[in-house]
Amino acid sequence: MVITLQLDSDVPLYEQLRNQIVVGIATGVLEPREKLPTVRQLAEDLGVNTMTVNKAYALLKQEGYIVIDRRHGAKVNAPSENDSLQELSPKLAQELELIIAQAAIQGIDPSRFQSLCAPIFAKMTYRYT
Amino acid sequence: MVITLQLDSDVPLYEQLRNQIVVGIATGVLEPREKLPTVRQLAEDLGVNTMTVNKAYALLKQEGYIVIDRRHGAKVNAPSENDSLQELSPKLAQELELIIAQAAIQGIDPSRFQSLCAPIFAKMTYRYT
DNA sequence: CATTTGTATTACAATACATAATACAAACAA
DNA sequence: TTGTTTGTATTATGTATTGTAATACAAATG
Repeated sequence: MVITLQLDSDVPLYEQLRNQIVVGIATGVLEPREKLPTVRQLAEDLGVNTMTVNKAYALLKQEGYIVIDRRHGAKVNAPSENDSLQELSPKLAQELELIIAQAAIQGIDPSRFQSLCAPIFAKMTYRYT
Repeated sequence: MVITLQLDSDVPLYEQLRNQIVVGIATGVLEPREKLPTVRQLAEDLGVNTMTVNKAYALLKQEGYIVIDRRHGAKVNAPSENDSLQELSPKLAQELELIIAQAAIQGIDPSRFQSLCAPIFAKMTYRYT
């Protein structure tokens, strides 16, 4: 998986890394039960510190996106149907509200917004088994 | 307009303030050409420093959401039809992709996502003249 | 001219970010 | 067992961001 970090961004490196892995999981670039690189390996590849990668992994683990074995390293979490919560978390809902507000001010109406979301959704191949 | 700041949030105060004003404009709580409080007044009301409010105003001005006269203070920018760009900025598009990715992993499909967006859009009364 | 507006400057404290160098605990292989 | 690899914890250091504080400045208005 290709990961590109912007050093001059206002988004912290560990957060950029976390975000790209989440998108990778959703788009299927990273498959369930797929093994992620070790923190040391990924840190070396990206040219960042070990603890920066570790911080991203710890975040993903806390959010349930990956599972971690001491020896086997980090793996993408396999989805289960029962945790299919059809609601957005308050944080996500607030972020979505802010995006829609900005879109509305730009004159984008609901149907236009939907047509902007459609191709994004089309990329998300993540499916429940 | 009611503004509530969370001091223990990871989002900076000036960014929380900026976000709530944007939502206020989109929802019509703040109307076009409406005068915003002065930086000193709003800072006092919120219990924060003058420069924190100023930072939010400067950001909103740079983004085109408000206009600022030296004497008259800050006002909500009136919309014009010609700047109705039907595309999202790269930054917004990336944020939207991240939200959709997380929604997809939670098992939310496009139609469900649309039904989550609908009530949010319904609150946005911002219209072009 | 005097007042009010946003803005700039400087200093300071607290926190967050990222790196660096180690070291530790758990899990597995030989 | 012994050794290796894994994520993790610790400590230290430097830098950047955030927020406050006090003050001053420039522009617009009455």
